[in-house]
Amino acid sequence: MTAMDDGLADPTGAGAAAPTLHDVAREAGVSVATASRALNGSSRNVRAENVTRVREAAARLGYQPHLSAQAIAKGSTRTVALVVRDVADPYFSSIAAGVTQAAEAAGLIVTMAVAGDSPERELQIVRTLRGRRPRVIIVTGSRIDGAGTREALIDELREYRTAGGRVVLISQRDLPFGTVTIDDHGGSAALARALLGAGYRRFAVFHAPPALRTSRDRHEGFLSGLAGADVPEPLAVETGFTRTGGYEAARRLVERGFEDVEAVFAVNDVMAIGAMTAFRDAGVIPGRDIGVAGFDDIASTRDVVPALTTVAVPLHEAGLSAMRLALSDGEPLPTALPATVVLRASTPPRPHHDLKVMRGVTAMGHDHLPWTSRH
Amino acid sequence: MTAMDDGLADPTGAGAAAPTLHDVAREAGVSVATASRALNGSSRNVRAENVTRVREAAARLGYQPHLSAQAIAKGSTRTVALVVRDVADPYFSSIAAGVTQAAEAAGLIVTMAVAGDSPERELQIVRTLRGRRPRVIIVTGSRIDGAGTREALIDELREYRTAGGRVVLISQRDLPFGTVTIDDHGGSAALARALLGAGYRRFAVFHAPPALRTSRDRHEGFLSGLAGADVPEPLAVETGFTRTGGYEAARRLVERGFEDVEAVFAVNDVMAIGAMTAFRDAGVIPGRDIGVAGFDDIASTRDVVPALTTVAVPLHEAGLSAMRLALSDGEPLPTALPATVVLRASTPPRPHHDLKVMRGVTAMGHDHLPWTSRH
DNA sequence: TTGTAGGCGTTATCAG
DNA sequence: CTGATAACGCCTACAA
Repeated sequence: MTAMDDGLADPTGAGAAAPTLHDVAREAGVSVATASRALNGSSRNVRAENVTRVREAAARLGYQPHLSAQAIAKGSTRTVALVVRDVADPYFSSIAAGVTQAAEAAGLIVTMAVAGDSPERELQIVRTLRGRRPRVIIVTGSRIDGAGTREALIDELREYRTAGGRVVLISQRDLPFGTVTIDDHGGSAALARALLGAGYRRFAVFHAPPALRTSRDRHEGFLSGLAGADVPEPLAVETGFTRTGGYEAARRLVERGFEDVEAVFAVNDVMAIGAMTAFRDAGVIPGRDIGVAGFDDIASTRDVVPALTTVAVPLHEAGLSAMRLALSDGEPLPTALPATVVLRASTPPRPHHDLKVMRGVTAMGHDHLPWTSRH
Repeated sequence: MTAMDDGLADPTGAGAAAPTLHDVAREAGVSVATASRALNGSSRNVRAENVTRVREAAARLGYQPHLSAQAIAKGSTRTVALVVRDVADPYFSSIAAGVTQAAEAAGLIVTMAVAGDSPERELQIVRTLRGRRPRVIIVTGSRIDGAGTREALIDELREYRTAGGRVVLISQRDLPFGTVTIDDHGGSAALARALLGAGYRRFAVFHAPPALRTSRDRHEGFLSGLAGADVPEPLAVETGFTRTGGYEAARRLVERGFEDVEAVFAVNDVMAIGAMTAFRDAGVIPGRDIGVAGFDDIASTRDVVPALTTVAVPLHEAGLSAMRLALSDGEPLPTALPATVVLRASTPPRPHHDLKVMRGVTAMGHDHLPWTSRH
């Protein structure tokens, strides 16, 4: 018999097993049932002395209830599963913060999964998540048309719901589930009108591939806001949905020559901010030589120079609404969040144009002019 | 007998229960054991015909294995639990992205929990997390001295580790666990030397309450980098660890008068960026009227004007390292990540001073000068 | 108030 | 290769 066999060494390397309720019960000198009741159940019907005895035993052993076992025994969990495309993107992290806050208030724990750009991975993640039997699954991020996973995703979520789960989608309309949408179309249209009102006439739009629903909605919304005004067709520049995408698009625009463009609308703020930096790098001063506007109103819009004109969407609120929707009884009605135009210094007024649209365009460069989008 | 009783209606509102392995087995006409093997076990030893039969049955029923049940039966999970203070902070979301990437490569799923500013909540979260029996727990964020939860947290993590779990901390030294640290002290010292080299002599430091370890380390590091140089004691301004904190500190500094300050070191980038905006709002131009430097090198540093001088820390890499540490066998050695000074336009050289320190300070305003911190 | 026993969905062991 | 059956850790009637 060697030293390895005497029980002191731990050949498996796994360490001592975590103490179970049985251990606690034995340590406290009561039955498992009593221990269970004392720790997690309605401790009404257990003698006070035993309660403390059990609590002390649990503390002494460092006992933590095995949540999986509880989940199995009780048939339900207290978790919310959140699927995002990218944690590092302020758009998603703001939503996540809202979801987390609301979940916490409801005594639920949020677990977050990152899908990346791949719809296949998103589908796979939803599948896996389903296995954890969360109370709620929230999926955020634009649907991508033609990815071929749409039906499969719907099936997966539908089955989950049939089994008693709550599904809420953020920023994905047209799917048969509770939905929190952002008024991409209306917000962009309102922005277009506001820019017309500020004297801009000739635009470029930096957009992502139209398969990306959010990008397309914002692009189309912008065009529809221009409709009726006597302006040339905006120049459309397709690029990535990221800061780098915006940077590249701006670089290309400068190379091409931008004499026919007075202002750029980038379909999100990180693109717009990347574009501003690219313009600056090329010696083109945003706000003076060219107007720039974005969408989302992320925190950085106030720290760049000039401050970025954008469309504010209540991201944090979207997270809260999603949880509210998930927890509400009855058929969840789609919630639409308003988008608000915020004119800042990146699109100063151009008074040398005839203003035949809009009135009251005065305090440019100030925050929160009340151009709420319709709807 | 009413319509409510015929089984079509669902009085509980819970919907149909999720199909179990039993259902699949029955549907496929095999035993549960075979079904289990066909779906999740080593399917080597099950007839091909039965495998397809089971697979089809599972698909038909929309079956998803109950992960909690698997966890219980197998005695282990494939998840990594990550604790952060704030998802919306780019510092944490970069780390989270790194952790997620590495975990995914190892076939693990990351669940993220948000602790907020409260150490008590952090402790409570670690407790709850422990109940889920993850393979790994990663805790990020600066320790807060004097919070009183330190010992309790250590106990909790120690017990978790004893039960076979892996613990890794990011950015918290002096705790008896695997640790990935950022060289806060050395990076700040290197920054101080670089600024001296650029001709700056009189500084202010915007820092958070010293109980916040990260803030204190960076502050002290900066002072130690100044040691030996013939410069006045930097003005210390205490404020919040956030953008707003930086904004406020700058506002106060301007109010007080900043004739005796040539450059400000804010202990993180969001503070520095907030400060730049405050300066600008007060008519003080950063980079011209006053130098500004931060710490972390978050993405926005390149988009603000002037671009922000900072100390780059490989946040994404920190996440990767943490997972590597967690998955490695044997005693996990502390990993220290280097911090690199990056001089940009927010601290242009001041050639009118005597340069008695540093050489080679040439290409100011360019990225990635190789001022790696010692250590 | 307490203990006994059965069950939750899955895997693993051990005969067939 | 397959099928009973005993775990896994916990909860909860039911009975004492």
